[in-house]
Amino acid sequence: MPELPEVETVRQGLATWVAGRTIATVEVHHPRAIRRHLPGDAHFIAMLTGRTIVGVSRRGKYLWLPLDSGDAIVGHLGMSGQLLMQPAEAEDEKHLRIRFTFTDGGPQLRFVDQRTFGGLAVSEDGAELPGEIAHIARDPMDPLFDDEVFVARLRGKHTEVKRALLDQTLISGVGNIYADEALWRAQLHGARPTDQLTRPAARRLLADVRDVLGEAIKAGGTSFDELYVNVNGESGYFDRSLNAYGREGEPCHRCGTPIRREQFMNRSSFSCPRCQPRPRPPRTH
DNA sequence: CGCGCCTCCTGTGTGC
DNA sequence: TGCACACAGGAGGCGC
Repeated sequence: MPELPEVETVRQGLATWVAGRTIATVEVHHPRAIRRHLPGDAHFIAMLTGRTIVGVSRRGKYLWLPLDSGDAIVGHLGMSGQLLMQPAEAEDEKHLRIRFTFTDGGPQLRFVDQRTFGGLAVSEDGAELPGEIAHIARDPMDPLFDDEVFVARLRGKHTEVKRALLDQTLISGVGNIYADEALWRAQLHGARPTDQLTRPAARRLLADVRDVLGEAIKAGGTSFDELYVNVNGESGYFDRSLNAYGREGEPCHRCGTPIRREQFMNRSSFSCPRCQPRPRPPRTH
């Protein structure tokens, strides 16, 4: 499941393989893959054909590829999206959604997506940050991320801390896996109320988020269910470093207590019952 | 307006 | 053996 480290790994691969290349043809194989591009597939194709990709940027889990026209391709991998570099002769993937060929005749760029939660669109607003993702907060690897603003906003919310970590308008790039990993490091249960976190606890949690994301980037991301691979089809290996996610019943790497699994926000959450005790239920009068 | 639930989607695994 | 269903979850939309 692509979160920030996986998307950053893809960004680095794209920067190597498509920056500076000129698009020759575009094929849209599934309308849902461009559902965020409201003018439709003919317009999508027309806006991109003949354009040169000048770079590859990322905020949180979003990617965008600025073009020489001033437009940009904005993309999200969703649950299962992959951006793959493939030689022209490679057989079409079962879930191939969009294909780009280039004027240099080199490797194609293919958007492959089994569950079709991801997609691409052309942003025409010409802004440095595409308007489509202006509502997404900076991610904690962004040099301009403001730690103290985050701490204040987190503590000002009336919600649970895991919900806050998954709120992309508060801090972007964190999904279910890295939220559980950061909470394990911070020894906090995801249901802890954000307005009860002390300032130092919030700062420590942010440091843990940043640490786990940084370590995962170095490992090339987490390929937990094989739906995530880099642009060359290779898996990341951070799954070997997971302390909580997917480890139900296995011993906590800190205290040995079996990791528990709970339903939370209709998703699975993994935590250590001893290191991350549930908060006391709110007092009722 | 803040918060939280629902929905989209398909392949895999499990239980009857 | 075959069918039904749970599960995986990012993010937009919507109801309260």
